[in-house]
Amino acid sequence: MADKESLQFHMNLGMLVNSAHRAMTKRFVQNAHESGLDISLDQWMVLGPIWQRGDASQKELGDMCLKDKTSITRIIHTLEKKNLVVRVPDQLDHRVNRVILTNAGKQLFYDVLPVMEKTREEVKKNIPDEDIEIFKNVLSSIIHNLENDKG
Amino acid sequence: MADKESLQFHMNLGMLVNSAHRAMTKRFVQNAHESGLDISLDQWMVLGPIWQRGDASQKELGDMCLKDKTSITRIIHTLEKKNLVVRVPDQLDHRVNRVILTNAGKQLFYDVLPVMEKTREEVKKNIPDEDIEIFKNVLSSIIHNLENDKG
DNA sequence: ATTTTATAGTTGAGCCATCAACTATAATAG
DNA sequence: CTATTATAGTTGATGGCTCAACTATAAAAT
Repeated sequence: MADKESLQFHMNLGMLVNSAHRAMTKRFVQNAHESGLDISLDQWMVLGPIWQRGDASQKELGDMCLKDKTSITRIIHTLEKKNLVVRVPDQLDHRVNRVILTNAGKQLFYDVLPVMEKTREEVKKNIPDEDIEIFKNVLSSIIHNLENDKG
Repeated sequence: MADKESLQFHMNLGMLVNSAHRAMTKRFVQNAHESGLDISLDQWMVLGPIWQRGDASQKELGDMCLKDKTSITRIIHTLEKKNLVVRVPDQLDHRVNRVILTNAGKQLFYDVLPVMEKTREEVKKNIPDEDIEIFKNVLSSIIHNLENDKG
């Protein structure tokens, strides 16, 4: 609509990406909250891989979620405070923590699944699949263009 | 390339958007740093509209940068600490601050312009213009889809 | 004119990202 | 075997976002 065009008119790429990302995050948290669930998007993103694998080291979680080890340390910390997760020192390699879900963590994971699905649908509403494909390709290209972090 | 495809394969939309945004932000700051300039992307985003208008209220800055008034308060605060900007109470409406650039602020603005331009080029490298257009349309649609914040 | 409501901005708390410095352990080189 | 180097994780500092609660002022309602 006119709204979207005027929006786009005075916004550069970065601002658009930023706004879209913030809107998506916000909507997820809102939807979770409406379902009586208290979890951030980042916390949820970490739960997934743990659930999938049964356990995961913090390093593995960082790789899968594309997060810094510092961020993982702190997210795991708050997940642990919420009793959703526990850290178990690895018996073979004493440097690593294996992170596993508590029962509450598993329950929350299952409860959040439909919230995630609902949010995805809201995000993609009325956007043709072909456009979504191009959209993802452009995102991948941008990431690829900026890949070598040291310039 | 195979890289991009495998990347895309195991990343959902949100993660892609998040990664792209972080990569863009990081590259901007790196490029600025390489030019001897110490500024964050958000600080820069606020400087632009002030420069454009000569001055701006914090409310106006928030609207133009799509930022919460809270964020603006704090960004202006750090810009003020860096002597790039000053707050001047509005004479007519005592609720508002007019924010204006110092000479250092203007200088920094001019110095950062080419850095921004370089970053934009790096981001868009090898991406067809038509795809960028679709990309922006999809972003606008997503923002539009999630617009009514209260669900 | 007084009360009510709306607006501009601030502050505190909680969460996350990035950078740099650090500890502890493992792997590798000599 | 010992010295070096690499890896996993932690901590502190700084910057930003969001929510909620708050102050001060302006505008509207009565």
